Amino acid sequence: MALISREFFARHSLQVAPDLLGCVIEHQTAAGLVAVELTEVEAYAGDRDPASHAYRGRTARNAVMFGPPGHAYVYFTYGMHFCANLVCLGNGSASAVLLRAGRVIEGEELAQARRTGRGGLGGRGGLGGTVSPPRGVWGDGSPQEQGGSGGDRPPEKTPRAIPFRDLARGPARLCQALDIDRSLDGADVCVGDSPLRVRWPEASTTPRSDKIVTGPRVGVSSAAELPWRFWIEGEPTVSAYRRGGRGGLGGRGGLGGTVSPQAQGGSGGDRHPGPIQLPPRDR
DNA sequence: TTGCCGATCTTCT
DNA sequence: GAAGATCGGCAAA
Repeated sequence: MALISREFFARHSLQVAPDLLGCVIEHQTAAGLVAVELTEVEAYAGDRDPASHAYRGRTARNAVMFGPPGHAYVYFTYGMHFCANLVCLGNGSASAVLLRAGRVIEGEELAQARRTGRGGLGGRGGLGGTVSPPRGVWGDGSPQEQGGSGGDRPPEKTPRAIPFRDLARGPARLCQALDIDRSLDGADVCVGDSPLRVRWPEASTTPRSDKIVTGPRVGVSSAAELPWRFWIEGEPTVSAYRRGGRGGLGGRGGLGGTVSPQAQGGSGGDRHPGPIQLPPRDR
């Protein structure tokens, strides 16, 4: 197992992002190991990128992004999901790569159990018919635990098996399959004794850059035109494209409507990106 | 298959 | 008080 070096991450996220495709992120827990080959990532350019959490400066939440490269920045979003980034460049640049999707290559059963709420290891409870919240969301005093019959979960339906391609298809699903939460915020992914680490694929030490395509980032309303999302062409595990912003796209969140990644117009579907161009700094 | 919508809570203005 | 780097269920086409 060849871990990726910190030098690899000590570059701009736009350089790291396509190189990460095909690499493997793995999380070792008491329950076992789950490994995911990355098939889709997004680059965020720190305080120069309006879509980045770091754009408005350092906060307690995003502090890890301003730290050294090769560490995980894990955040909690939409009240129920975790998303994971890998910090790049360092020197306070807050450059990072969001892990959007991957293919489970090891620990498929464990990933399946986590995704269907059958983690059974102190993990997430199932919530019949709706989203399984991450660990801790219902930990204490949440409405779900207060109401009804003394803190019982709602009755569970028999969980349906998650299709293989959907196990880690999407940033929150990927985190759920890998059991990544805020406890891993700041974890060093470049050292072997870390529970969370990133390694080169077994077969080859070079990513499949010839199959990499780019397109606009998902769900962002700022700088949405930048083709800073990278995915492996033809990969079924790549998450569906959702436009960012709220205007005119239905309900809250404004993210209704999915389009297959390859079906995007505009700058989507381009081959490997051209020169790195950061948006002008206008603050 | 596509699109709408609600769930849920942290973060920031 | 509003917004958000999301997701899954459901209805309509």
